[in-house]
Amino acid sequence: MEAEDEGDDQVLPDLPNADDYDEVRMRAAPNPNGPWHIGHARMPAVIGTYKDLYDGSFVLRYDDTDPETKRPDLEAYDAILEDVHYLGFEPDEVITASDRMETYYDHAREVIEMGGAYTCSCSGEAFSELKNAGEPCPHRGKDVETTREEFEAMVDGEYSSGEMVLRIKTDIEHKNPALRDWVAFRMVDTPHPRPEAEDYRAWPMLDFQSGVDDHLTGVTHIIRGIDLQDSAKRQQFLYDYFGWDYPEVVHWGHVQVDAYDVKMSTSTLKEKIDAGELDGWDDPRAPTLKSLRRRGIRGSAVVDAMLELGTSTSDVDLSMSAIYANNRDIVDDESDRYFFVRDGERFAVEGGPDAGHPALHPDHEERGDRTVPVTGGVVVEPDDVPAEGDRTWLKGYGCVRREGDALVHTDDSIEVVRSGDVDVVHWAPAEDNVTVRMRTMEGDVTGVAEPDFADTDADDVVQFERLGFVRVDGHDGDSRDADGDESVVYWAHK
RNA sequence: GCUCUGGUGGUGUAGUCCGGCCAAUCAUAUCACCCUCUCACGGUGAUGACCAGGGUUCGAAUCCCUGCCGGAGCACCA
Repeated sequence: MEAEDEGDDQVLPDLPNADDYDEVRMRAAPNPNGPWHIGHARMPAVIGTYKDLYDGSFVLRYDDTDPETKRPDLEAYDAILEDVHYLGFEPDEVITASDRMETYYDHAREVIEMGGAYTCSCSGEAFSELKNAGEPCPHRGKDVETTREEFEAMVDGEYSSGEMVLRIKTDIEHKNPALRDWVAFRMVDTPHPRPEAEDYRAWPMLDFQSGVDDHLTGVTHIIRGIDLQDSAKRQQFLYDYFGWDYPEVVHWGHVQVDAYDVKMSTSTLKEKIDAGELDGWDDPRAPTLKSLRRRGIRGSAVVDAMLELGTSTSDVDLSMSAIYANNRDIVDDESDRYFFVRDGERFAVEGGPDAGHPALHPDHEERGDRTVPVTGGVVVEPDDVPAEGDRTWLKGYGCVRREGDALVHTDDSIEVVRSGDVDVVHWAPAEDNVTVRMRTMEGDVTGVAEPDFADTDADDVVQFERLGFVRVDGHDGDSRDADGDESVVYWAHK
C-alpha cells in the first residue's frame, strides 16, 4: 500500500515496509485503569492518522490482564473510547483481553505441547539469580506431561499467587538477560473487576497476551514506547514456536508535557482526585484529555501537536503552547467576542450614549454587534483605570475622561486611538451584567461579563477580549461548578 | 553489573541510510515593527541549534573512534 500523497502535509514518517502488506493494521492497547492523560493522545493520533494515510485500520484493545497491580477501572473502558472520539477517531474494532482468556490458554497449551514452555515454581528471586548467571532452573527440564498437568492446575486456580508460573523457553544463555525464559502466565488471587472475568486466576503477561493478540487480529504495524523495546525480542521466541511473522515495530520515546504542576500519570491523578486535591478528571489543573475538552480545546488541536512530535525514539517535551496555537487557529474565527472584567472598579459614565455596540467578531460584521449599556455605570479592570484627568477608550463605546468616580464622555474621534494617545480597554456594565466564574489552571477567577454573554450556549468557545479564549460551561448555575446562579467558563488559552 | 537505545535553536521537527545544493528546514516560542476600536487574527523582521574531542576526506550535522550526558529493559506491571 502506498501512502496517499497529500503533498507536504504529511508530518509523519512513512511506516516501515507498508507495501509488504495488503492492508496496514494497527492497534492501540491501553490498560483501562483510568481516563486518559494528554500523553495517551499520541497513540490514537498517530495510528489514526496512519490509518487515513494508508487506508488501513486499527483495533482498540483493552489490555486488562492485571486485576491487581494495574487494576482496571470499570468506568475507564468507556472513558477511553470517549477520549478516542474526542480526538476524532473511530476504532475499526474494539476488543477486551479479559474476554479472550480461553484463546490465551489454548495457545499456551500449544506451546507446551511443542516443548516451548514449562511450569516453574521458583521464587522470583531464586529464578532471577539463576537467570542472571545464565543457568537453567530445575523445572526447565520438565517433561511435557508434567507441564501440561501443572498448567491445567493453574488454569483451574489450584495455585495461589506466587506459587506457579508458566515460562516460555527461550535461550537461558542469551546475552541479553532480559530475554531469558520469561513468564507467560502467573497466578493472581484478586478477582478481575469485570464480572465476565472474575473467575480467572491464571493471567497472561503482556508479552504473551499482546503477542498472541497482535497476530490473531492481523496487526501489521505495532507502535509503542521504548519501554517495550525488548518485548519484540521476547515475543519473537513465541512467534518462532508458532511459525508466525512478527509485525513491523516502531518505538517512540516518552512524552513530557510542560505547564502542569500535576504529574501526568494515571495513578497520581487518581490519588489527587481521591484526596480531593483535584475536582475530578476534568479539573482544569489536571493534564487529562477530559480537562482539555472541558476547556474548549479541540481534539484535532491535540492530535496535530502529537503528530508534530513525530515518532522518534528519544524522549520529547510537548509544549502546551503548541496545542494552544493549534487550537487558536481553529477557534479564533468562530469565537464571538465578549467583555469580561475581573475585580472591576466601578465608575459612572456621563455625557455619552446609553450603550456601546462592539462587534461580535472583528472579521465578521455580518454576525452583528452587542449592546453594552452604560446607564447604570461600568466596571473596568484596575490596570485599565485611567489616572485622574486621563482619557481611555471604552471599546465599542467611545472615549472617556476620568473625573473622580466618573468617566465623562469626550467627543474625541477614533483618531486619538490610532495616534496612540489613548488606550483601548474592555469593560462591562456595573449593573445587569452576568456574574462569571472562570476556572483556570491557576485557580478560579470571578468577575462580570456584559449582558449579551448570557446569549451564548454551553459548549460555545468565545473570546473574552484582551484576555483570551474560554469555553462556556453553563449559565444560571447550570454548570456543576457554579456557586449559586453564576455562569461558569473554562479558560482555554490566550 | 549485563543488554538495548538516543543526543540538531527554549520546545518539536527536516536533513543523517546514499558526505558537497546545510553560513542547516518548517512550526512553535520570545522580541520589535506594521495592521487593528483586543494583548486575538493577519503581515514583516529579528533572536536562537548540529553534545565534546579526535580521525577519514578537497569537503562531515551526515562516515569512523573515544569521551560526556540521557532514556529504557534485566518484574509473577502494562
